[in-house]
Amino acid sequence: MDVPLTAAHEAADTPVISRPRNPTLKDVARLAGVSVATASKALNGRDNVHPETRQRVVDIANRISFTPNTLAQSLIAGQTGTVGLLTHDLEGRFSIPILMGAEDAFGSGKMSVFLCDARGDAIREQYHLQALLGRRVDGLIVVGSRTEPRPSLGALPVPVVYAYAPSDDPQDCSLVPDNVSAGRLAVEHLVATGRTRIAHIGGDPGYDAAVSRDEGIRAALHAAGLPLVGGDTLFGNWSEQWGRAAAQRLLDQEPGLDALICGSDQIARGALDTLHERGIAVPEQVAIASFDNWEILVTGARPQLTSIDMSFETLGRIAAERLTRAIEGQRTHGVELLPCRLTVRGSTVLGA
Amino acid sequence: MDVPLTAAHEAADTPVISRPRNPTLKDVARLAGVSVATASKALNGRDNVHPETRQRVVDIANRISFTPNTLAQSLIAGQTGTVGLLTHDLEGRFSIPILMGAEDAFGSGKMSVFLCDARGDAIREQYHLQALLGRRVDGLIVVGSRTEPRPSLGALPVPVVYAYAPSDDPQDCSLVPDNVSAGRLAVEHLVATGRTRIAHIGGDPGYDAAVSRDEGIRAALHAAGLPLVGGDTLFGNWSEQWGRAAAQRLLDQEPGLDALICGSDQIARGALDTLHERGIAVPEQVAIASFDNWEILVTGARPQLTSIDMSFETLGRIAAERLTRAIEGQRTHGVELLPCRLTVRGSTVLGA
DNA sequence: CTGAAAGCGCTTACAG
DNA sequence: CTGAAAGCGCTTACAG
Repeated sequence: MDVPLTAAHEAADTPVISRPRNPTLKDVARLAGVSVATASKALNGRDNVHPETRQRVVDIANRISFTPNTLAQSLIAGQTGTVGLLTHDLEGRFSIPILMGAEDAFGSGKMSVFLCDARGDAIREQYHLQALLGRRVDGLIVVGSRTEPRPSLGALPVPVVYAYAPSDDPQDCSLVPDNVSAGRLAVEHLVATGRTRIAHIGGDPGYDAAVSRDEGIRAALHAAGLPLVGGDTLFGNWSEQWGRAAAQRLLDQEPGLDALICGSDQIARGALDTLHERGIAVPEQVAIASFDNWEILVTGARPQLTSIDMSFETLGRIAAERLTRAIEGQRTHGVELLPCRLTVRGSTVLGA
Repeated sequence: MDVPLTAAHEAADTPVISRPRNPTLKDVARLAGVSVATASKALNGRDNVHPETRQRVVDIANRISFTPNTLAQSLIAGQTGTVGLLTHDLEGRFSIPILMGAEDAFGSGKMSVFLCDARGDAIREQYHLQALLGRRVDGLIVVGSRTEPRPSLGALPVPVVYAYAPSDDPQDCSLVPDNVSAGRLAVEHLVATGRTRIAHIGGDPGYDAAVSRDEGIRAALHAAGLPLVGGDTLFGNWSEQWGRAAAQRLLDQEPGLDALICGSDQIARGALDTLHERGIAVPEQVAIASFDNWEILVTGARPQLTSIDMSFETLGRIAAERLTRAIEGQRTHGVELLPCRLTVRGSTVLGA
């Protein structure tokens, strides 16, 4: 490091220097010798300002680093150019990509997105909601941590888009990844790569995501005229431990299986461990596909895992689009299901 | 799901309903039959308001769901009660816990923290900085993605605390996890649990974190009168792949080692794989300790990994404290090193 | 105890 | 082309 790593010390000897206040338009006007009205017009590119005057004002503004006080502008405009992203995602795994997608959709220079974390807690949600509303955000994106419906925030003075977890009020606008079609996607990929003896290790059956994925898997197998190997889906939880245990049971009962769909990447990591222990080659003997496409888990595996991405960035992008339209007065309502994306890697296709 | 999962449809038939504007203090005053001045005082608990008048105003305000426009209040107060958390953390792994710690320290009811993601990009950082400054945040916490010094944002109209990545200007206030002492911690734990043949698989040597951890490890081994097994630390990158490869090399060369310190949890996961493959019992024959304590990696491992937590929540909490003091005029400067926390699990202590 | 006035920092008709 | 005035929604001395 280039910086001396001294213990921090307070500048006790330094008197408290009153921080210089931000320069105001009045300061600019005074220094440029014009009225604040003219200064405002000059800075905002309005017509009917003499070029020389404008230049003078702009120069002064730059010289004193004038930054217009957005609060005052918002007060007048009745809009703040701000959107709140209220999330319940404790890990940031959903909210950061959703935030990115939303920012990209809003485009720079226009809308700013600010993230607040309510930590799955209704009290905190209410608190942040008030803070955001009091600061007059133009709209809200509410991100849940599960795909089951959550209580609607009700009628609010600004539009709301629910992402990942839909609102329980069909009048609200909700965006949810389509887990059923995600399940279908997994099967179709395995079938397309020649697998016929496919089993499913499910996640926590208390989650809609686990059940919906299973539903899609069964539907696609049925459509392909293939059985679900093992008969019933084994449900458990989302852990590697469960993946290991379930894979052991399955392999004991169904030695002929040639593909495993795992309810999450964590489960797939566990299952992979079991296959390695038994000396079963992946993907040559058994292929593995899973859901979530969680970078850290998927790329560290050997072989890397084929996984179905929930497309959080797209979710964020579309949420921003819906919100923009709603702010403009064009509301959308109902639950919109968003397609997921298959990401092929070595666990299903040799050398991929 | 209880909600009908229809494709979203636009309310094309519904006319664009102009959203009712937020009620203002003027509305409250009018309905209560008082002046806005009195309404303001009544609502803000000021003295010299007749109890009956106050009650009437409060009732009206509640009835029409009056929420004071914070923009106007902030304009007057010159403070917004808002802090910006400007992060470069692409995964949210640092920023979410830091955000939580900061929120906890600020306490509810006072300061709100809004997170913006600059994605490691100086242009975006500048953009968000302007957005935040324009909205007159009272202070900033800037979170980097690496522990090497980063360019200072320079003199800003509000105080800044740099977290995780320190500023290169010693006049700024920076908070960084103490990776040297983290390395020491790992060794001391292993020594305390009876290990004497300790090796280190380092992360990416281009990272200060990798080098500092190594430094602490060497210092502590030296202090304990023990050698670093393998002679030189093997540096590579942060991946599981590297952990597997390095562990293979180490075991070939140093069959007598009884403990492995891995530069990250990912590396540890890889090393663990190699130990399993060779039938080496963990922790009975070889113990493994690592850094980061990344939940998903650490608890999924078998056995679970002893790891050193960078204490992001504490980092956030202290950043908030420093920022609060700075906002009050008591600035702190220099780089402050924050202790990390050992979390013991089964990879070093049987049955832990 | 109550209210008219001034003002926070800005913008926008409206006169000149 | 320029500036005085009114106003966004609120608060705070200051008269009454």
